Amino acid sequence: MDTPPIASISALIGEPARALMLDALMDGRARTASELADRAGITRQTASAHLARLTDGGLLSLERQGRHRYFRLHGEEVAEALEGLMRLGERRRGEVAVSRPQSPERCARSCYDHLAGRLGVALLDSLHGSGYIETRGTRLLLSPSGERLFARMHIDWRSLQRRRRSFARLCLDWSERRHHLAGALGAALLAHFLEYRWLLRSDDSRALAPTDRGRRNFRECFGISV
Amino acid sequence: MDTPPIASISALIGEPARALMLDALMDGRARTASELADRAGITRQTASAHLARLTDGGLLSLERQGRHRYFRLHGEEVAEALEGLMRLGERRRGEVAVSRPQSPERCARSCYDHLAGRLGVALLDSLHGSGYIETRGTRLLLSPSGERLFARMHIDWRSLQRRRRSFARLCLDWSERRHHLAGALGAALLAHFLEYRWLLRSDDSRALAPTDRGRRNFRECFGISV
DNA sequence: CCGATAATTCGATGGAGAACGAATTGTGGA
DNA sequence: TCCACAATTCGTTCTCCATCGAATTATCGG
Repeated sequence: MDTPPIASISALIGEPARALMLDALMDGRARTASELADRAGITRQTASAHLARLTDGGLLSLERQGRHRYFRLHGEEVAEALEGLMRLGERRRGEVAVSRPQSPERCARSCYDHLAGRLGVALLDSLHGSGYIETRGTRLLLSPSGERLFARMHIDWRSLQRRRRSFARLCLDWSERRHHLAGALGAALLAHFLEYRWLLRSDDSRALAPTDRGRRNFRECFGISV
Repeated sequence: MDTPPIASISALIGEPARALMLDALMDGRARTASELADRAGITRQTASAHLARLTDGGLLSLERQGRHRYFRLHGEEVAEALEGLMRLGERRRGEVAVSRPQSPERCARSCYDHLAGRLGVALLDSLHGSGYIETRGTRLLLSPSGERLFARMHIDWRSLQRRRRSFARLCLDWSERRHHLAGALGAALLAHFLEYRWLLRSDDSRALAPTDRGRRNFRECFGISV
């Protein structure tokens, strides 16, 4: 009886130290082997073996930069699969004990390279409600007013549409169990929020903290009170 | 360093025998412990231990019926998480070798309790293209013509809408990498296709074989040539 | 109540792999 | 050229758990 693909992949994720490293990479940023070793609470030589296996298994991609080796999740699909597992974990926790409804990660966090959490869900709702974005078939499209909105935000939506990556997709949120915006457009929006300091990253978690400017702008532009 | 939830869940899935049993349950049907043991190629006592762990971990639900114990996937979310892992496995295979593009599972299969594969994707496209179904926000809605269509098919869409379960959702197909129709409406459609013998289940795989009547009806009703 | 079958528990065995110390390779800066 | 630091390789130890045989419990049909 041969081992099915989901088994070998799950076995990779199913080791606590490796899971901690993957979790640390869920924000889409690249991290060095040493940093990931510290995150997982193991020595560097052990981490090295784990990272080799994860890379070999297609879950991580590797970028060499001088004497550093930067690891990141290998594509959106990896992040999506991990999200699916997180939903299961969250559900299980919800059955057993009272979940902490107000953690900073639930409020706003990065999911791979786009915005998730209550803010991410509210943003997609707002884009829909204001008619900036429409769903045609299974794809998301910009309306003319949406095109103007993104042009005002200096987001070059035309070039995003030309990419091979899907322009705008729905991603299911593990904490909210509703969709938020993913794809190239979702990534561009998060990049914008970070660049213009609407949101600040945290070094040690995926949580995103809104600044005062962010609060003001989210309310004015999208009618969202953070 | 405590083990994160995704690690314990993935460790459950990551054991070859358990993965084979989960895979056997991916069609949404319930199976006995003995049958799952045979599927996985292990003895019954070993399978019993595995099934206990899977149930304990919230991946399977158990239904006692006489001296049989029927196991099934515990909810849609489990099937979705497994699909996410399958997408990763499929991607990896695609990188390495030529995939077999014409397997019966790719043509049509059950995904938990709804229709997937090329036929599932084509069906959703057709429903959209003919204006039977519309996407409003992140939800799928029936148009008036869609309501008439389902009434003709003796599918009681009103009662489906009253359920707690989401009425109609998009589910990402691991082989086609596009969406098909899930949720209560997707389940009702598959049930209809099976009841009226448009499709036949296979006992040992998730593949669904179209009958002659099915081929004719899919062409006439939805313009799909199987 | 009795045999037959489903499924479980228990105990023993074996193998896979996670962990670390020590030594080695590779890269950048002074 | 030499040192500092990132990262890996190697060898060893040790823990976990999948597996099966044997015995046990549970349920059905008579």
